[in-house]
Amino acid sequence: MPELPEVETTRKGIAPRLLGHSVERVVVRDRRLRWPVPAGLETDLTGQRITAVDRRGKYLLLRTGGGTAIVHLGMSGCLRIVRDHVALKKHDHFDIRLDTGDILRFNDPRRFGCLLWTTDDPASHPLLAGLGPEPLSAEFSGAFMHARSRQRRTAIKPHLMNAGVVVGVGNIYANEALFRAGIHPQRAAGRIALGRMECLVTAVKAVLQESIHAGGTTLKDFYGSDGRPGYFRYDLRVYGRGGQPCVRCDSPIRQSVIGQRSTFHCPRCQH
DNA sequence: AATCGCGCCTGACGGC
DNA sequence: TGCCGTCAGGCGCGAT
Repeated sequence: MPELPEVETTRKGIAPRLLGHSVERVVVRDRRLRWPVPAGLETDLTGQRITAVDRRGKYLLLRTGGGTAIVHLGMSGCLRIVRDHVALKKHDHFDIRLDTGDILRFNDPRRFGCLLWTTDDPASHPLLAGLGPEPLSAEFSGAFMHARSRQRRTAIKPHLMNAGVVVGVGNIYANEALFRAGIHPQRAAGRIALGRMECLVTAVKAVLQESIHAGGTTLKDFYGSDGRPGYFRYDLRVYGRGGQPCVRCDSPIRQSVIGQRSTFHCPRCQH
């Protein structure tokens, strides 16, 4: 599933094949994504030259002279560069074909992803306007998180996963970062001191950084002839380890549900 | 204003 | 074997 590191890996993988090239044809086979693919998108995008491939949170932005395509991979989405001869698979919902013959092909079984078009500055698009800072930017600091958490009684875990606070921290990373920081996922966000918040921010950055590094193996698949999806692997310390011994203290990892999301923590290491 | 919970959707998996 | 229920999860949105 695409977490921020995989979206970033996707961006890095597709950017060199798209940059500076023009869209020759757009084929949408199923418009029923998270939001319907706009009716005029094919017309809007065709003929445009791609000037930048950016990422904002988990959104990918294909910028052109005439507007920007906004792509989200949802939970099960995947973008790959293919050529003509590559047979269509189930759930291949759209193709963006370039004048080089490369085809950017989107596959998404659950259709939680999206493909939208805007002629305005995408930063002011309703989906992007309210987003918090990038987790790997300097703006995302302990002081920032501390300030953003005062008076908040929400549990720190959903707070950390709130894209309005900081983007790109999904369920897996929230669990892992909280474990590394020794913070109980249920702790009220407003009751975490600055020092511990700094520790948490450091942990978030470390986990994401390590994941992006590991995601480099995923990059290979964009150029692989077999087109294998390639699964993102990461050394998870608590996620999915309910009942198993804590890597630090051997206590059984506890599994619970916070904000409708499965949560894992060590009752002895996290407070 | 903050917070909660729903719903979108398919595939994997377990139980019978 | 096959059917069915359950779970997973990003994230906007409506309700409280």
